[in-house]
Amino acid sequence: MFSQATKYAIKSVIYIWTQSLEDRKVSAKEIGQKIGAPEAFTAKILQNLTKAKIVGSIKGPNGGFFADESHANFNLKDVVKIVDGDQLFSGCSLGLHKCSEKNPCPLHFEVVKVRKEIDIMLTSKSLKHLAVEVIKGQTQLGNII
Amino acid sequence: MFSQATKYAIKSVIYIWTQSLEDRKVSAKEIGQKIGAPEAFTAKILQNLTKAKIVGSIKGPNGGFFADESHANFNLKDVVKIVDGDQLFSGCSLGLHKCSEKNPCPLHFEVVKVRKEIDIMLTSKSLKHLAVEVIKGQTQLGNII
DNA sequence: AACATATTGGATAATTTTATCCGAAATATA
DNA sequence: TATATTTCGGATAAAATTATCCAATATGTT
Repeated sequence: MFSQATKYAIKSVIYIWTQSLEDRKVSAKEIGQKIGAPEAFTAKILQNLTKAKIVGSIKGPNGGFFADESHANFNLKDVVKIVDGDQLFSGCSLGLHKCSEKNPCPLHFEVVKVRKEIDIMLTSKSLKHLAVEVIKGQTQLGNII
Repeated sequence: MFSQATKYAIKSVIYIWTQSLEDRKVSAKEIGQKIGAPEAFTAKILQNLTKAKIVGSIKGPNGGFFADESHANFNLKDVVKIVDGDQLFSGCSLGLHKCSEKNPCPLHFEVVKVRKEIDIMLTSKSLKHLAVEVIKGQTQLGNII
């Protein structure tokens, strides 16, 4: 369902939020270690998330990645879109160029329902809320925290 | 959601069924052309589907791929599993090894709902039924038929 | 028997995704 | 100012996916 890069991105962003809620900035290195992802690859993904302003970053000592109220309007769907584009959310799931309500592919109407659930999954909770659940120990990102 | 190979596989199988319902066997070449997929790559995918007995094949002149009542118990979920494995249906969507009801990842419970819809999408109609819809012009596989 | 058609299987190539490396830029601290 | 830390950006490498090619096998037809 998600590319490897997107999996890392989702875990990274939630981890960044958990730490930002405790007023800590985190390095790409730390993030990679905590979520079990290769550090350099994680850094590349974080570059894109930063460029898209989904998280913030500061260079230098005591720098790192963080999230605050200025990033509170983004959700996991935005993260997925930044990393993987929006094939998951739009376009024909079988790759037909001319697929529409009037000229549907065999999966067209069923895919609508699947996508509705995917949307709910990725938009119903804020990134901050997801981080709070991790902090509370209700969910986990690895073998972390 | 689906790999390119799976997209081709789904379209191939449904196309084979449409032709088998008219008592025609079809070559890998014809399938590739009709569904807009590279012929050699399609042939490779068809090899796997044949090995899994999702469709039948006969070599030589007037040979080709076909489906009959002996293949009627398979559905699109089987096709997806043969080509892509079952990552879409099981395992943690974020790749966590220790993800469970008791120790869930942030998406665990939402993913259950998404997968329920994916299951419905891929199992509720038989391959034959999907082919009939194409034959009736209610759905399409390309710019075909 | 010879020939043409079609799948099968293996090897190879191209492309995309995943991953690594390194130097440059920014910045806090001593 | 010098140094250490950290992101940024580009180049490169490795692995997986997608795609192509060709020879071998099977089989129907002439």
